[in-house]
Amino acid sequence: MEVYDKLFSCYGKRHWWPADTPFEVLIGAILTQNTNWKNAEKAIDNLKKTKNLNIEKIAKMEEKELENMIKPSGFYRQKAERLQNFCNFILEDFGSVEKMFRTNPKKLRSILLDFRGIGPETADSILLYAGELPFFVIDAYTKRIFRRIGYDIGNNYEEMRTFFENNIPKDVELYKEYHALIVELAKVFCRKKPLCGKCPVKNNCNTGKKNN
DNA sequence: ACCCAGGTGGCCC
DNA sequence: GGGCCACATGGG
Repeated sequence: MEVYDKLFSCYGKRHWWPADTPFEVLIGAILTQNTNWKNAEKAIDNLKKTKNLNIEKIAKMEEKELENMIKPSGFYRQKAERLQNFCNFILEDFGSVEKMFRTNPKKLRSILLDFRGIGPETADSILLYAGELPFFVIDAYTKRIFRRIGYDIGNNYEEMRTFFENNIPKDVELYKEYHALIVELAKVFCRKKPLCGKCPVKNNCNTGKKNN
């Protein structure tokens, strides 16, 4: 929480995951995988402009058409296929996104993880930002930053997630904000924006080397 | 001409 | 369990 307080006083509320609906979060979560959010956003805008940002539309449209719309997000072939499979899966097994989130959270998490194209980070992003469920999202930045500060947060995803969930209050809004602040801090480092004096990490810029 | 981005899955040892 | 690799576009 000490780190959170510093980050919050530095960067304030992040207004993260801009999306009009939970469904838009699900789509964005897959489109932004290993992709700059700007590019994922272009793909979402294409879907919006053509009135295709809708679970039935995406489930039923021609795969090639979907591929073309989401091209800016990269990995567009596998993402198109996974998006369509996921939409069909939700419709068939739950009926709607809303009904899907009525499933027991832990059960739902394991269902999401079993799905091809949804790994731990995407699953938790969906659960947290679309489902309003308290699962802490871990990404590469979280790992790098907290190791650098000197925390032993664990080695694999599950260890790191439970580290955070055991050490901060179980609160959805806090989880959302904390993850967003971590990403903001990482951007400050990697993109050489001015560093806030209260920042918890004061070393030199990490210019993008992985596994730090 | 690189390097990276709000990862994941497959294959190898 | 980790260490590589493919997947693909757009920005710096």
